Amino acid sequence: MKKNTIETGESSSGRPIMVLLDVMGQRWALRILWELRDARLTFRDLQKRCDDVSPTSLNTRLKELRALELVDHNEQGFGHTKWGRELGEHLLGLSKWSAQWAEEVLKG
Amino acid sequence: MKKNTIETGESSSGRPIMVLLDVMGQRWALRILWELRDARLTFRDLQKRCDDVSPTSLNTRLKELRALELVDHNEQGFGHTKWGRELGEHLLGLSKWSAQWAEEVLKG
DNA sequence: TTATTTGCTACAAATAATGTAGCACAAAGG
DNA sequence: CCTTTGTGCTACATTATTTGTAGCAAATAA
Repeated sequence: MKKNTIETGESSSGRPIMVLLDVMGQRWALRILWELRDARLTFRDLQKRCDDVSPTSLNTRLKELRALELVDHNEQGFGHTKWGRELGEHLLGLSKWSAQWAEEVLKG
Repeated sequence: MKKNTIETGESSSGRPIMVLLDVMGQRWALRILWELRDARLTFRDLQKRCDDVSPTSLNTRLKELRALELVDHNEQGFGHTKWGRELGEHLLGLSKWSAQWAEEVLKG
C-alpha cells in the first residue's frame, strides 16, 4: 500500500511544492479552499457548498488544511488563514485562466 | 455513492473552474502536470518520477488529462499541450509561493 | 531470434470516500 | 426549566478508488 503522504510526509521529501501538490491533490481540498475565498463558513454551510460532501470527508480534509495553516476556525466558522488567502489568490488566477481554456477545449 | 465527476461532468456544472478543481483534485493529476513541466517523459519514466505510482492509476489519470487537452502523447512520450504548459506556469508560481509558506509553516 | 522498451490491462487486495444517523455542547426562546 | 436550533463533529457499514504485482502485444534493435 501507500499511506497518506500528508500524514507521513513520506513522498513529500521536504520539498514544499511536493507537500503542496500532495495536499491539493486530495479530494475536496482545493474545493474547500475555493469556497472559502470570500467568506467564512460554518461546517454545514461549507458542506453544502461542496456538493454536500460527507461530514467525514470534510472533517478529515479540514483537519489537514488546518494543520498546514491554510484554514483556521473561530466563532464565525472556518476560513482562510493568511496563507490560505494567498493560495486562494492563486486559485483565482487559475479561475481566470480556466475560462479561456474551457472556451476552447470544453465542448465549446 | 458519488461517481467520478470528471466523467459525468456532474458537479462541475459547466463552470470551468469547477472542472479544473475536479481534475486537479484527483490523485496524481497535479503531480503529473508538474513532472512534465520541462521535458517529455515516457510512461515508465513518468511513473518513476511520480513515486512509482501504479500503472493503473497513471494510465487512468493520463487518459483524463489527455481528454482535457492538458497532456498529449507522441513519439517522445507524454508531455504538456499548449494548455498544459500554461497550467504548468501556474504551478511554477505555486512552487515559488510554497517555499515561503513552507519556511514559516512546515517544521521551520 | 532474442532482448529491450514501449504503453498499457487484469485483478485481487488495500485504502479512502460516502451516506446516514446521531451525539455533545452552546445559545436562544419561551 | 425545557425545548428548539445550530454548531462541530464521530460511528459505521457500504461503495468507490487506488494500489501492487504480473504480464501482454507491438515496436524497435541487436
